[in-house]
Amino acid sequence: MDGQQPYYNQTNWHPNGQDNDEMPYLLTNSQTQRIIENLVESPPPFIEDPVLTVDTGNFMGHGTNTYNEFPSHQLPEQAYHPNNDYVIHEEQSHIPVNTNSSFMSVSQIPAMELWPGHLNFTVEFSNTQDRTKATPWIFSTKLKKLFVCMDKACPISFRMDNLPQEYTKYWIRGQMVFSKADHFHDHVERCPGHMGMGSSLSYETHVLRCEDKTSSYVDHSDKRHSVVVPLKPPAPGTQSVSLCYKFMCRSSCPGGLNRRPTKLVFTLETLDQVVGRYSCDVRICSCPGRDIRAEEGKAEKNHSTEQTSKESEAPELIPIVLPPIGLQKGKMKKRKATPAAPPIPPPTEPSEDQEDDEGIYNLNINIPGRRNYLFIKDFVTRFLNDYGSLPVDSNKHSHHNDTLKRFKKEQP
Amino acid sequence: MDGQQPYYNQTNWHPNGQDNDEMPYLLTNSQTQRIIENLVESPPPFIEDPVLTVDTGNFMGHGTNTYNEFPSHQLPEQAYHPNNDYVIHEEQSHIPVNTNSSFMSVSQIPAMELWPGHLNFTVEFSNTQDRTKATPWIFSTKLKKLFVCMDKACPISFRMDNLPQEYTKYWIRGQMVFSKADHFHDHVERCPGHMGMGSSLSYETHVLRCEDKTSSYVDHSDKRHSVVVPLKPPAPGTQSVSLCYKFMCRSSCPGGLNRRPTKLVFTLETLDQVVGRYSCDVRICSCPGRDIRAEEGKAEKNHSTEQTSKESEAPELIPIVLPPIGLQKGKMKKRKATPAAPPIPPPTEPSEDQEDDEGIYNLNINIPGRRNYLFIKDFVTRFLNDYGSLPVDSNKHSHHNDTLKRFKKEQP
DNA sequence: CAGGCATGCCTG
DNA sequence: CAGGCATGCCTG
Ligand SMILES: [Zn+2]
Ligand SMILES: [Zn+2]
Repeated sequence: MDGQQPYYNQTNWHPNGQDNDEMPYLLTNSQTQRIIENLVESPPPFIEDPVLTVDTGNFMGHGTNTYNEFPSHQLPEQAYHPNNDYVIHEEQSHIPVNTNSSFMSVSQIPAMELWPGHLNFTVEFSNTQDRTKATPWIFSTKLKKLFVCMDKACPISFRMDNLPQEYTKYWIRGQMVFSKADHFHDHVERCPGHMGMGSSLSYETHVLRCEDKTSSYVDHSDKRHSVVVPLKPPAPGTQSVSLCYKFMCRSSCPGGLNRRPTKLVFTLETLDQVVGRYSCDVRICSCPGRDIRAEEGKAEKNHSTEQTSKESEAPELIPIVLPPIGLQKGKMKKRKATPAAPPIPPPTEPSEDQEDDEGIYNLNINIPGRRNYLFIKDFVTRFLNDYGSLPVDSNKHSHHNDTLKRFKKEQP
Repeated sequence: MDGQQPYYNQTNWHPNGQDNDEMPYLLTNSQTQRIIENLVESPPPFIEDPVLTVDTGNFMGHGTNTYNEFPSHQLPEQAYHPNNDYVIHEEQSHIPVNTNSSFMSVSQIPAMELWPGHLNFTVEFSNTQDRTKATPWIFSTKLKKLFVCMDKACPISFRMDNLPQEYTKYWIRGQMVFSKADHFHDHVERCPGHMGMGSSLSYETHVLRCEDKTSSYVDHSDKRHSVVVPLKPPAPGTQSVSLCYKFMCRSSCPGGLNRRPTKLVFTLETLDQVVGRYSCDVRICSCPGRDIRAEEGKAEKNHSTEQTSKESEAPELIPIVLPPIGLQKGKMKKRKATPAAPPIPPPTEPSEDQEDDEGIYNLNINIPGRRNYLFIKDFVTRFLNDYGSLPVDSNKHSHHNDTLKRFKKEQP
């Protein structure tokens, strides 16, 4: 894994604490306990969003109503700042990333868990795409990840087992979210290069577009961007609705997504609540065919060394945002390469220390009791699996092992 | 040379005629003759710019005076549109390149030839830079090319053998120009990502900056961007003045330079004329050390197969812009790979047909008479050497052979 | 800072 | 469209 180029270090986020004094965080026992308590307060499986403040009035963007985003699990305020140590670099050679700083402190993190709900809301991508290098889009079931060219129509099917009578009271919201905790709070918007190309559409800043004429764009200044399409009756004899979406920036766009991995989140919503949710990873690139092959190939390689992480992708797991809890003086030691590391023991093996991919946190947890230890361990594993610093090529099936591998160190 | 990725096809310029019907140009005999006539009208060696309309009033940018750029050799109007077949792609996935279209039809091409003039104006880069991969800047004497990081100060010495008494009446203008004919008419400006980062400097759009406090920026809406610094008395005992310059975009910046090679042009000017000129290639990149090694290495390889093109870099050669002169119906055939081509015969070898690097032109010249043939051939060679489709890695010493290699085809 | 990946895009 | 370069930037 040495020498590879992960995602988004070229942002205004402070990459690894080398330019100033902020240091890796340490969890104290009581802080760890707080996290556990929060976790216990919202246990799996499906958690109905505790605060359903979703749009009770107007879902058509650009209105004046206040509009609340997807509610999030109510983690402590801190939880919304997983990376408080960011620093705005003034180095002008870096195109600044859309950090939406004005909103950062109030924005909530949209929920991303898969949740079909009572209408059994599911999303499907056609499997028939060829895997040529530059196929316009292709979906990896294995990775649960969409690979798509910028600005190419990508048909997506939405299925509901028990389609409600009143279609008009339902709509589908599409939204993109950065999938790593450090960037949850950044809104996904187009890069400066692709914006302001003059077309002055009202939704010019939106990465995700729906080709459907009835779609409308939500982007009140303090809100995440999303596209909303009123539900239509499905084609006769079917229970699904198909819509074409487009992505108007690449994952690599400098100053925009900036190589930061993203998720695509669809929610089925009605006037007063979210009734179903789907999410998957998206990569918007120039060669979906090449890249899916590469990522699946790497995933397979990782996969062959582990078998036990299946649970970590169960839909009933809730997303957790780990708050930063302390500062430690001293530079973080660089991760040593573990070249050609042999099969890593499953997560039940204790005494792994863990260091995140970007080198910001140094989690050094002292846990009293083996049960506690195992619980925390599972928590951390799941957290990292959902939001951790996983390499672009990782997939749900291989995350676990990979995660452990990446965190090997420093535990006595 | 197959598979390599040259410069700037991802522009709004139409790359190779595949999306619409414009076709490669053919020179007719009479058209060829016109070129020759033009060439003869402005014979080498040093040509004082025939129309010296340079700033007779105010060199401080942002004034209201009309300000004429560097004069150019007076080629036919057409000559200023070497690539009339451009098409603005509306495909939004391509960040539009600054084509300065409003100005394109009136802009003149700045002269770029080396011309010390009677004051023996020369420019020097320190040789002491280390060649580490990311050295902030380094100059290749061999390639006559500056490799420099974005936004790093690069000290440049200007030397005049007979420094005039009245410094205040002289100034040094720095300017960047695209070095390939297809892009002469584009002004070199910053990319959208690097512009509008809020600093709202009046010279925010300028790629080339001079750190000297007395510098001023010229960018009247219809003019090329340049930095002007009043000449100062040289340090006692010396005859040179040192100034620090910075480059605020990379050569690779999407929507900006966009991988198009550029030249850096300095002119010593006085109130009513240009009295000296220097130019070299510039590459603004992230790893000057790596890239200089790569380019010199490749140059050396090419160099080893030819010896006769030395003349083509003599300073007394004037730059020539070849106008597009006709359309031919039918798709251009793709160049066949000439893998591991053995040493190419020197340019005196006749019967080479030539096809340009970007596949736009098909020069198919029928020339009556061997002398004419040789003359044209030399002309073409020199032209290509100065402005032709040479690969990034080519250098003055290796252009010739490389050029011929790249044009091998289609001649019966 | 050197090695080397990531990823757009050029070539045939 | 596949091969493969070019080039920013991540890693140790
Ligand atoms: Zn973009
Ligand atoms: Zn730029």
